[in-house]
Amino acid sequence: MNVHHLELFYYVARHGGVSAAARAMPYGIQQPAISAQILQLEDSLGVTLYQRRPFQLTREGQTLYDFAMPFFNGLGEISDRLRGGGETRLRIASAEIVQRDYLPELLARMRRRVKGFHFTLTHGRQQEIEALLAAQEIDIGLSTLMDKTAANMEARELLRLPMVLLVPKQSGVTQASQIFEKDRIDLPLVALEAKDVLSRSFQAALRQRGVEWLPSLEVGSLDLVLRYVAEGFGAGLALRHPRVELPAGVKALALDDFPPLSFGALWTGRLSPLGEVFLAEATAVAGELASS
DNA sequence: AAACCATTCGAGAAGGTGTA
DNA sequence: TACACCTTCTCGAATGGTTT
Repeated sequence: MNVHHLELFYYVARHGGVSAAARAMPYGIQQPAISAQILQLEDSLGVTLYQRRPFQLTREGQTLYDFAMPFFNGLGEISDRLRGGGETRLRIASAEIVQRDYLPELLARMRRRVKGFHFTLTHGRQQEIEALLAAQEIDIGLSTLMDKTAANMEARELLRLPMVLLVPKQSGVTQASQIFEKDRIDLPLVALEAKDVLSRSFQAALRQRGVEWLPSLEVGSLDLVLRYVAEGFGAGLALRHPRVELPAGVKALALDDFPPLSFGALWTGRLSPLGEVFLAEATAVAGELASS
């Protein structure tokens, strides 16, 4: 086994096949050569590394991939650092609400602070972000911190946002408790999908109160929750955001004693200097949001 | 049936290494 | 330094299996 074998295997495993790997290789190598090298590698190890058609890593292949992947994933970063320019590229993943309400300002601040700042941005929930961090495919994640984090995960809470119920102003409801006190709630609930952490936290809090109120309308974003409430389709589960103005016909009812949603940064190992700057700016933006 | 994919083979080129 | 040898590559062609 040599490093070249490993590199080819890494690309094959990452892209799910020899042909796909040949197309994705950063230098010119043809598919027959990759195929032959992988066979040599398997021959030298005396094990099969992946099943062909459909592609699937064997247990041994997964072990080897887990070993090789952090090294090859980190090559881009180390070459940037060795070139002396300092790293200016950060790989970020974040939850939808963070992307909407928080990231634009944070990224603008990063651009002002770090000359030549570049970033990649992917979307994901907490569990997905933790998986991306474990695979070293991102440098830092911004998400809710409601689920238990993995043992090797670093987390810093940045912000807590209270849940609110959005209702049409003319609905006559002035307090959320008026809704929950009823034996049977006939007001339709507009919420994110059931597996979303906001919906899960809300439903858990309802259960504690012995209240059953399942969503009639599941929508894909908090913007849509607001939209459907504004159109009079029911009450919407949302988060109080200090800087987001509600439309004229909608008001927010406080959900006293419901747990706020905790948001924060996730990373593994030691943050790079650029990651530290990003975390510091994220903390600053969160602080300003919380006090506004 | 057609398209696609993995593998194999042969010819030839390029580059590294060892030796006279 | 020149040469032989080895390794690894590309390219083209073919085969056989799988998927659409």
